[in-house]
Amino acid sequence: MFDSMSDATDISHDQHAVRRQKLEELRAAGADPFRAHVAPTHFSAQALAAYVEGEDNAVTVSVAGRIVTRRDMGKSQFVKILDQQGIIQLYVKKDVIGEAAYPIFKKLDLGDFIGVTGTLFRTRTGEVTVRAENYTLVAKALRPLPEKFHGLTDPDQRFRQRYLDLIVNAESRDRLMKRARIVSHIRRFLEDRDFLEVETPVLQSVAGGAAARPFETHHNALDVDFVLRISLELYLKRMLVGGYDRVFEIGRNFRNEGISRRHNPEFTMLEVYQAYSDYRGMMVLVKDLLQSICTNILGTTKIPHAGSGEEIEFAGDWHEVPYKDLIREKTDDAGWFERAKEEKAAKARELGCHVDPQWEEFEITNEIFSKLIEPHLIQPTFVTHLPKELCPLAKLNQDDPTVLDVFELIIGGMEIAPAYSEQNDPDVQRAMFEAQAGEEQQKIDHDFLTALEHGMPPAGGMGIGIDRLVILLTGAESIRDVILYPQLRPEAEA
RNA sequence: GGGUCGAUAGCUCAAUCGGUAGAGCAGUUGACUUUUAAUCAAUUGGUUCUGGGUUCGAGUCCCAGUCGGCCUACCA
Repeated sequence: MFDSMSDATDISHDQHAVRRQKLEELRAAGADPFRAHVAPTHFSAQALAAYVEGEDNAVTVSVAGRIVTRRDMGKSQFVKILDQQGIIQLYVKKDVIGEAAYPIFKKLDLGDFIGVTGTLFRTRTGEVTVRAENYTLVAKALRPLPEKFHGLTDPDQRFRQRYLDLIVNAESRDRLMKRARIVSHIRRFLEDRDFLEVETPVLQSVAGGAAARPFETHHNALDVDFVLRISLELYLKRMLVGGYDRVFEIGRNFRNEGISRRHNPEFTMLEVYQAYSDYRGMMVLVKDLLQSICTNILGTTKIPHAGSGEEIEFAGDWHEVPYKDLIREKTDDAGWFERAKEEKAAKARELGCHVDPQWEEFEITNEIFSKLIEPHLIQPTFVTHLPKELCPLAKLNQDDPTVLDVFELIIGGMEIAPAYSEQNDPDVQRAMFEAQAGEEQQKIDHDFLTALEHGMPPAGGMGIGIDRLVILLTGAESIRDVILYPQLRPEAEA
């Protein structure tokens, strides 16, 4: 009976429909917002920097971006637009922009992209602002933005629609941009030291260099199965054989394992190899690299660590301590490495570790390291000379052949960078592979062993998990916060 | 894989013991020519994740499923 009150064509509640209608009205008026062209002269931050203090309207700029807030006061309004460098405010006045253009401007929506030319001035409340002389709508947004104050908080939606997260959550925008800058800086740093960036295969017949479960795939034309690489190591070492003395790769690795706060199925590794260096040379390199990132990208060498409340100090010299010393100290047993397996297991349980009866002795010891020691190494610490069972690609120490010439750099309780004096004796390497492979001898990369037989110069090698490094340096809580599109289960059909 | 918590308007969140699903922002209409989460007036908008069940009555209780968070397991 109230039919006259409710118009069946009322779409005011449907923001998508309202925006589509506005788009059609624009087209009917002869304007295609998706074909317009503007030529911005400044990014937002550059425009703000171009303002000359005390000289309002002296500098003209053109800026472009997405409208993210609007305060409409009738015949004038303030809007803010977002671009790669941040946000800049525009002041749009009817009597400046024109009687004809102003009503159309008022119909723009949050989310639309516009280009604006105008002069810079400082508002009564002190914000440098563009006084718009003209504007162009360059792309219409047909869907509304998330809420302006609380942003987008649903983690599911933040990851699936990362672009929305980047638009409304400045923290995400900054963190992921910082990641890009860190990666870029690593390249520059290494290139300045004569390292060559190379690209090695992702599709491999044998997944070597680590002991993780690979993804499997198939090449149709060749009719062969491939695996996706789980590390970069073996192909980069082939480059040393080939005469490239300093090489690195920043690339994606793939491991078909569980997903957690610290694990994504695809993740980015840096691996660096330097001929005629060794693990001690890598210590200097990784310390210089991280300190350079701190100074040049983060602007500080002090990083807060959420887990411990401590402040991590990257400047100065870093702690260095042998693995065995840490174990002896934690177990309060100078003779730990001479103890029988049963004694080790009993002591480990006493310290609160879970001990699997199947474990080898080194696994019991390493459980103590990874559960009781590593999490408490907050300040940068080189843990050196790990037991020989832990890495089959490194050289044994000459004085103590039960340990390796390697280090593991621990910061904030996380493994940040392992480095080795690389094994280049083909016979020792083959023996290590055969021992490790056990029943699965087909997983040995014989082509790599052949390469070593051609001679590989002695070298230091080092790897950094870029995702975990960025977690550490940005104070992120999860690997999902530092990867643009972390892996999620596909959404169910609606 | 196991445990646990969660999913309500475009977004952020309420909803008492099982009893008429609400608010802010966004949207729509109107006022306002230096605002800062602008303000003021009016107003639209719901498959309460999906499917079953219990009940006179389910956002709320039960079962199953989907997706996600956290913990855990796997993980050089």
